[in-house]
Formats: sequence, C-alpha cells, structure tokens
Amino acid sequence: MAKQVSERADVLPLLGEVFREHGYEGASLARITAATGLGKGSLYHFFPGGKEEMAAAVLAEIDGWFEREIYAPLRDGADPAAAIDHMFAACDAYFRSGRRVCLVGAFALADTRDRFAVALRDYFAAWVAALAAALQRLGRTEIDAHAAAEAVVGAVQGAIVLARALGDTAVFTRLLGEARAAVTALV
Amino acid sequence: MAKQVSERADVLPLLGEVFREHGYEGASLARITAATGLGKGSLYHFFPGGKEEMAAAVLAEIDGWFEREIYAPLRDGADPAAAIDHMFAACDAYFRSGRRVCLVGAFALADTRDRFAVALRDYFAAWVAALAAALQRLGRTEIDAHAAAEAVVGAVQGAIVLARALGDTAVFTRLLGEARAAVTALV
DNA sequence: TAAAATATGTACCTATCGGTACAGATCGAG
DNA sequence: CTCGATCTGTACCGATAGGTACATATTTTA
Repeated sequence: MAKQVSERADVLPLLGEVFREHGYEGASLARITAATGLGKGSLYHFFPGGKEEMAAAVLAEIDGWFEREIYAPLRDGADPAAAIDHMFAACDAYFRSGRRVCLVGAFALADTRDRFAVALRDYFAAWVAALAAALQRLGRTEIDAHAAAEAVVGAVQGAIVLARALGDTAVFTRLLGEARAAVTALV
Repeated sequence: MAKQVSERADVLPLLGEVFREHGYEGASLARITAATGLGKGSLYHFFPGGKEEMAAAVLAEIDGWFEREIYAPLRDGADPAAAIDHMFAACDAYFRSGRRVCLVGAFALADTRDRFAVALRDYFAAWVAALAAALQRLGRTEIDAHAAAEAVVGAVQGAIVLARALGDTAVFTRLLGEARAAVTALV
C-alpha cells in the first residue's frame, strides 16, 4: 500500500476538471477515483464531507485563483487599464477560448445553484466589483462602471455557452474582443 | 386504471421543466413520473427511446417554439425593428427575467453537449442567423449584422447565468436593455 | 525505535438509477 | 358486442450511486 505524495491541494485541479466535464451529479465517485488516482479511503480522508465538500473546496480554490490573478490587479494594481487587458487575456487562456467551461457558471444553471448559492454569488459579485473598481479608477462614474462591468462578465459567460454549443472557439474570441473594445473605448 | 387524456405533446412542457430544474442526469425517472403524473408504462409508451428521446423531444419542441415565435418574425416579418423589440420582450417573458434557465444553454455547459450536439448547434445558429437577417434588412452589412447578432444572443445567455448566480432578476433586465439599446442604436 | 497520527485499499451497505416485461384496463372500429 | 390496438400500473432486473467500517500501511514525533 504505497503512500501517495499528493496533498489535498494537489488534487483540487483534477477534481475541478471532473466537475467541469461531468457536472456535480455526473461526477461520480468512480470517475473521481479514476481521475485523481485516489481511492475512496484517501478521498474521504481529505474530504470527510464527501462530494459536497470536494465541490466546495474546488469552488474555493477557483475563487482564490481569480482573486489573486484577476480581481486584485483590477482593484489594487498600479495600472487599471493594463489590469483590464490582462483580465481578457487571462480569461481566454483560462477558459481555453470557450473549450473549457466555467464551473461557477455551470453550477449556476444546474440545481447545484441552491446548494452552493453563497459561493456562486460571491464569485460573480467579486468579479463585477473588481472590474467596476478598475473602470472607476479610469474615470467612470460608479453607476456607469458597475453596469459596464456586469456587461463584460455576462459577455464572458455568454461567450462560453455560445462557443461550446456552436463548437466554435472563434466566436468566443470574437465576443471577448468586442467586449474589450466596448469597455476600453470610452476611457 | 383510469385512462389519461394527455397527449404526448401535452407532457413536453412538464418534461422540459424537469430537465430545466434538474439537468439531464438529475432528471430521474422518479422525478419525471412525479412531475408528469405518468407512470413508467405510459412514459416508455410515448418515448420508447427512454430519457434520451424525452430530452430530444423537449429540445425539438423548444426549437419549434423559438422558430415560430422569434426566428420567423425576424427573418420574414414585415417590420424587422418591431421583430427585434418583440424578441427582447419574448425573451424576458420566456426566461422569466433570468429565473428560468435556458435548457439549450444549460445542456451546452454539461456533458449533454456531445449527446445533443446537433440540436444545440442548430438552436443557436438559427437564432443568430435570424437576428442577423433582421439587422441586414435594416441596412447593416452581412459581417456587421452577424457579429451584432452573436453579441446579443451571447448577452442573453450570459444574463441568465449572472441573474441566477446573483439571485437578482434586475441584472437580467438591465443587460437585455443594454443589448437592445446597443443593437438598435446604429439602425 | 516505539507510539501516535496520518494515509489508503477493500469489502460492504442501502438506496436509487434507467430500463424491461407483462398483465390488465380502456378505447375505437366494425 | 367483439376484437385488436392503444394505454398504464406494478413487479422486477442488473448496475451503480454515495457513503461507512475497518484493517493495514506508512510517516511523523518523541
């Protein structure tokens, strides 16, 4: 019985991928075991709360990544305009031009919405608030900045849906490009 | 054993609601039975292909509704501008300001994407094409019209995700209003 | 190196999954 | 009224779901 060197944090990305590809209900313990290489023993040792705790941990890890990589620069970075550019580039890379689903968005459309309501709300609220802060720092009014930020975050989610349904990554890039142009034009 | 008066077409809306609320995998036969009042006998009589045929029938019914109610007026209606206005109003009503999920969009984010790939692609392709046709009839170039149509359809999907995640129908109305303003401004 | 804490695999549990079989009930056509 | 077609409820199927129990390994600590 070889001891696995993996930490709890190491399995979160693998876990996230399983939830992304199969959804919460479709992510069976068998699939999770196969994807992570961890047996039920290890899994329930790391996540005593079972599947629900696994999904919550994945959501928390995602939230942490976005906070570090995207929200913080928008909110506190020296150059708001550069932070916005970085956000669009990071989104294209993270969502692989629409090939990769946004787990939070997917959970929002499924009946996981209620179970993880707080995490979902916080994720999008933080994103909109951070982007709005950057836009305000560029001279926009609070109301205008908030509305524009909502539109951009919504555009990203819509672009993922469209790109996946049409099987076309170009539409993702196109929509993000338009959103970027629209939000940077008036600055 | 009382004979049910329901036709196959009558159960499709109920079926659709179950898939919308619980997703494909979450829509168990038990839930379907409870929601429709039909036992397994009747269910498999109407849909010999089981769950997959039920979902396909629901998608076809949805497609038919949008074709009749939204695409046709955009494409062939006498007044393209009025058809666009009607589209936004119909979307707000149909998706109940973001309270109700778009089944096609939800399927696109789940692993049902591959199983129903053709239906999902057709739904969005038809929507974009119809809206683009209306915009062209209002004088826009083909390329410009197509890009604008994609942006609007994407905005609707993004608005649903955001509204559900934030638990706020106002953001749906706001985003659709902005999309409507943007698309009708240059006409 | 002994003991305590941390991992891990396996066997097993009950509940439910989608689907099938089929006997009855109900119906319309003649 | 009869007969065949159309419905519908129930019992049942094997597979799999998430989860628990626990003995066995491995590390860490003292």
